[in-house]
Amino acid sequence: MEELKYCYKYPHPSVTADCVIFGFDGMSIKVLLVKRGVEPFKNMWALPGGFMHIDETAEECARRELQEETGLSNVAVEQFHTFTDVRRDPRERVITIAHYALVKLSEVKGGDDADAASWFSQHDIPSLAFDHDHILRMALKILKERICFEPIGFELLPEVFTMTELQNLYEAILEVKFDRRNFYNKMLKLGILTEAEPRPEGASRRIASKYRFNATKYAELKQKGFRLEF
Amino acid sequence: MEELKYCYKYPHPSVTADCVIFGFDGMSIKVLLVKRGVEPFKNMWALPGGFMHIDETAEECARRELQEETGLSNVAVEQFHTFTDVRRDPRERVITIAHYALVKLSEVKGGDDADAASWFSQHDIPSLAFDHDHILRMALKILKERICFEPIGFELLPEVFTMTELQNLYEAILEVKFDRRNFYNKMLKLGILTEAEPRPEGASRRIASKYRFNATKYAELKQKGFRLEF
DNA sequence: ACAAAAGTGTTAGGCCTACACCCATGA
DNA sequence: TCATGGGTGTAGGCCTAACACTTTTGT
Repeated sequence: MEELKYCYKYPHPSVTADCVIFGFDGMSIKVLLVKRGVEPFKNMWALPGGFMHIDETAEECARRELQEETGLSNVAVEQFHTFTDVRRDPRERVITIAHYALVKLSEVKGGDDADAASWFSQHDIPSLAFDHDHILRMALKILKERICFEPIGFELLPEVFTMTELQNLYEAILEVKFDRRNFYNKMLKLGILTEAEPRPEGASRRIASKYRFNATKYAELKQKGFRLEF
Repeated sequence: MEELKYCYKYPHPSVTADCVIFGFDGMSIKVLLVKRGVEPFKNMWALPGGFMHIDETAEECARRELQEETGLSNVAVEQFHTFTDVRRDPRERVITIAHYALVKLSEVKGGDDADAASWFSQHDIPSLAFDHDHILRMALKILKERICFEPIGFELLPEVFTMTELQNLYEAILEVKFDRRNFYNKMLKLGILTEAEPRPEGASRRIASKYRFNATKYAELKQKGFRLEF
């Protein structure tokens, strides 16, 4: 049946790429999961991902599998850790190169055309196949770390957003609360936001101002070093 | 000759683990390299590393290869990136899980008993086998980032060190210069240093005070959040 | 009328930076 | 005696954190 035509002097592990895809619905962080259709762990939820082809990089693999399993295409994934526990897959030795990406939920509504793909709230994740809980936990930790130093948060928001939405995003990821006034001031002073529209003249104060992320100014800042801990 | 007894339905890549081992000699950052004894790239310098066994994790592999090739044992390595370019090895498809570690040169003098292993200054690295230049560059970038937020620098220094040595280390890694007084104040205010000896009474002011890293205080600080960017 | 969201400014304390002089020693 | 390395303090500016009231609107 199975033709075993690829032979080696020493045993080789299989290599997979998995994806932790984050979204934000205005209140909480979401993760995209797929329901497994085959054994092992059939019918359990898992991270999108699969076996790497011999002629593709891990990143290409992650993007391909993501597209195949969830319909999401054109997503900039980035690897964050490789999991190599010897028994992490019950079938055979498999190591997985885990990736993460941030997507704008507003732009992918309905984009997940695999019936078996859906978004779960960060605090409402079912038990996952393989060691995917572990992978997800590490992805969340990485996300927390990164968002403090790079404005990756904007990739989770629509093009145009209110300050409150931005604050909710930071609070959801970091699991802390900020003073609203201080958050406004800090963000505006950073200089990486521009007002989306000049705010209609007679506008009521109830309508929140809209901002968009200014990538140009961010690039300038980053160029000359930002301010890190030393 | 070669018995090809491990067969698979699909082609499998080989997996290796490589190590970027950093040291510090008081003035500059050093990297431990080995001279390759076999093709490909025979006689070129390379990062220590080698093929992962089917029953060991990547970290175990990295440590084993490091020990075999350089005599260094008991080193806490940490993975930082997995390199998966399709043609990074001319023989066959090989992905490598790259690790880094910081060691105290003072404790490994002569520990590298492989004749072909030696330390190179960061700014005096020969051209390396495979894509090891690339790997090394990324390791240096990671080192720069990490040292700003975790006191990993102490792993490069002897148990007991002077403030000037510590400053030299930070300056060597970050490639900047600090004001000496400000560096003193900042380090002392951080509270993770303790004076090694109470400084002999009639001691001349020419003899520098010695400090050691206080892991306990650091753990406390880290517990309650340190101070990051938000 | 009441609850909920948005907008706004000040103050005090701490941290960062820049900067200069003295002492002891070894060459 | 000179060059080198070590030790020390202050003043100004900036950032941070804490804090309350008003307006508008939807219910």
